[in-house]
Amino acid sequence: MEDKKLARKKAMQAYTKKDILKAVIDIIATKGVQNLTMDRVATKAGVAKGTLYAHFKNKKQIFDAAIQESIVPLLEEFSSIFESDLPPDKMLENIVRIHLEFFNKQKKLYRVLLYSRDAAQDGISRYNSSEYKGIITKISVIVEEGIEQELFRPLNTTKAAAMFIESIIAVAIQRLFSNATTPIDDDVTLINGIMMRGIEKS
Amino acid sequence: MEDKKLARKKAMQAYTKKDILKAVIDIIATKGVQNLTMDRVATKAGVAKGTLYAHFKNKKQIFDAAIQESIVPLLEEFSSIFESDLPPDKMLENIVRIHLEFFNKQKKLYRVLLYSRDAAQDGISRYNSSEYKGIITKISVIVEEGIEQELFRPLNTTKAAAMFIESIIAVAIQRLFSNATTPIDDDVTLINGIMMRGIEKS
Amino acid sequence: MEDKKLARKKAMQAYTKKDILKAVIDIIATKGVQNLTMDRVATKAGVAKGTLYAHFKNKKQIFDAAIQESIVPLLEEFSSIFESDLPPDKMLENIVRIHLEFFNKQKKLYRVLLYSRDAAQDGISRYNSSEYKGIITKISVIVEEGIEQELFRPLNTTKAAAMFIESIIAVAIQRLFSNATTPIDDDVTLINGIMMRGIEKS
Amino acid sequence: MEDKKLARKKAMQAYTKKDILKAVIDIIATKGVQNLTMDRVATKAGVAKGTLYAHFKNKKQIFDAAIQESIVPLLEEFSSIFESDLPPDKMLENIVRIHLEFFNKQKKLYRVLLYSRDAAQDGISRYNSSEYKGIITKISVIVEEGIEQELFRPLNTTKAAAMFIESIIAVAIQRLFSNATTPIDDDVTLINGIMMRGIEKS
DNA sequence: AATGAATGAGAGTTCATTCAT
DNA sequence: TATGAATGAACTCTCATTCAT
Repeated sequence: MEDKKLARKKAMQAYTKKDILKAVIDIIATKGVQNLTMDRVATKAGVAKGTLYAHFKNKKQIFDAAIQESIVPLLEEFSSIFESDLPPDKMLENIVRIHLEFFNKQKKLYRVLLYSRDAAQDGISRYNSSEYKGIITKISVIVEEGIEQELFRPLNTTKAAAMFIESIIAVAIQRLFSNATTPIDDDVTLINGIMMRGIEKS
Repeated sequence: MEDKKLARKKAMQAYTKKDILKAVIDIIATKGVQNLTMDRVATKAGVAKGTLYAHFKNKKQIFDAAIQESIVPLLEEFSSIFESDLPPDKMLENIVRIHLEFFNKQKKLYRVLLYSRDAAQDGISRYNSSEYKGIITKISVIVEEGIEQELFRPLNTTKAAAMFIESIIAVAIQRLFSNATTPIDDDVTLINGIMMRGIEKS
Repeated sequence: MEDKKLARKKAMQAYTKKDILKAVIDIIATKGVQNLTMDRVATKAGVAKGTLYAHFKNKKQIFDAAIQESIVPLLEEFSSIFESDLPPDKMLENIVRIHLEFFNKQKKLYRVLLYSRDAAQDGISRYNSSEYKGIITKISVIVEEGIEQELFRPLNTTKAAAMFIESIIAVAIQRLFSNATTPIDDDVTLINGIMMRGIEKS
Repeated sequence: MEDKKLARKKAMQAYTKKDILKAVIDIIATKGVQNLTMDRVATKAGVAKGTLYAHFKNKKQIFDAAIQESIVPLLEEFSSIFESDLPPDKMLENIVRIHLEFFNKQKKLYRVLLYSRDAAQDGISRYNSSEYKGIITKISVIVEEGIEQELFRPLNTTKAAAMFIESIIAVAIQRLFSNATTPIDDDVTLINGIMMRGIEKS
């Protein structure tokens, strides 16, 4: 009996928390980071402003949690690629694809997510976010493997990995600006065409 | 006599203006764009807050002027390359170099300059800054010429140009994080090594 | 139980709101419209500056609400006269009386109310206030009826109505300056004596 | 020689002073009292801001002087009527006429002049301006004479004078709102028609 | 856990006034 | 007298955070 109550309570709480995070994402996507206010979050989430502080310590934590939440799917797909048995070049190709697809879906959120440029909320920035660094590291591992397997030529793997990620974002943003009717595969081919030739052992 | 007076006055005024802009740059570099307040600028510049408004219409204009000011040298070098008679591939190589050198000098400002990430102040962002677009366009013209001269293979020039620029920034930031003792030339070689092979006609 | 709580809460809020409006009226009466600042209002009302904005959107709204609040009684009395069955001349007589009584009570506020002179805050002024125009219109309707009933001679009803209202205010202000020990009825007689003869059919 | 120089200096000075006052009037008429700033005055007058303080102690003095300046013509005409040999009723009729004519010419300035409503600049208001009181007094003297000559019936002359003046302003403002194509004489007739019958001995 | 009124520091901006030249 | 850059107090408004209920 008590357990049931507690469980329901927890479920309720989880609900509210999700509502809040959803509201955050929604506001960022609609109005931009600079218009993310606690007032708006509370209203959109359908709770009182004070309630936000019952669930999160402060604005930064809400923000971080929301970002985290919306990045999880990408991170998971990313992990599954990384843990697969694909050869390095195929891994990279897939990474390009899931990124472009992700950006395509999350269009309006691109500013704010892990890879967001412009998300300058209290010094939050992708360059010192652990996710960013983590992904760079993972990609550099893939590149390293490629080098070991003599698929790629030797080069600074971290920097190459950074170039790789940023190239993807570059194209994603250009897609955004050109209103992106190009099939994703075309751009996957473009990026891979350049980056693969660029790093492959000739 | 009159001229001398006038000249001195103008110099004085220019001094204050420069002081203000210097203060802006300094604050952005030290504390980040989000902590750029008129109060701080005034204090740092050693003038009263009201004085800021004697020289600039509002915060945005101060910000823009400061950015402009520190970008001009890069833009100028960029133009001289663009207007030279170099073949496209050499042009691109030089563009990589001046960018890396620029970032090397302006280290702390990388966030804020033309290519600044994180400058999400009032929608200011490099993606819709005319400078950013202008440079992307110019590089895409270079790429196009390269294609015509059959140095490069045919591809979407705008997206390639964006990849090019972002790759440079990617490396610049990695240099920053790794405290950049690598000679610039090594990184020029790295970037060109990848991008040139990536786009050149095989 | 719940209702009680809610009721108390509402009462509390209404209290603060009233406090604010009272402070506004007080300041206007004491220091004049031009010295009505949010700081002063907050201090006088005994709340924080931010609280003002929790109850009103901006300064204009606070001002309007305060004016409205103190005008309502007059407007209501006015309406009851207008909707009565009195003949036009008696209506006008009563209008004179309630105005003078109103000014007598609100002495210090005369500057700011519906008929306030000097309320030149953000273009607020009685001449384009809808209340002023509304009352002029209603009085002109009364005059028109008087003309139809051949009590008054034909004349421009709007201008006559304006003269009527302003004459009342003129006397009210003279009462104010002379420290008004004259019985109100004397001044009602004075105004009516002039205006009625002035417009009546001879 | 010296005298000549001095004379020219004084003339110059008077020039600047006039320029400043003209600028003030111009700004008030164009932009309204609340937009009268020292900056604007200086710019419009073609002098430096500091110069304003060489000629006037502060803003209030500039304002007062400007008002004074533009009222002088009215005041003079008024005086010439008052000192004429006309019978009281004719005097009043003429006063109505010159007022309406004055308002007609100065349309946009009506807010700010002696009789201005809405001129709430630092407590400046017609009700305690000496001009306003002076005119009320003079008119009340005329009325008193009329009473003595048994043209008018006995009544409170000050209040009657105030009603008289305010009635004129009421009509002037209605003219303004209705875009005043009515001939002035019609409104002179209207006002006199009412006020004269109102006060005359029947 | 939930409320929401209240807080108060701090934002950008304006403008009458001063003062060294 | 004339200048105009500099001042700084005062303005309206925002918003993350607190706290009694």
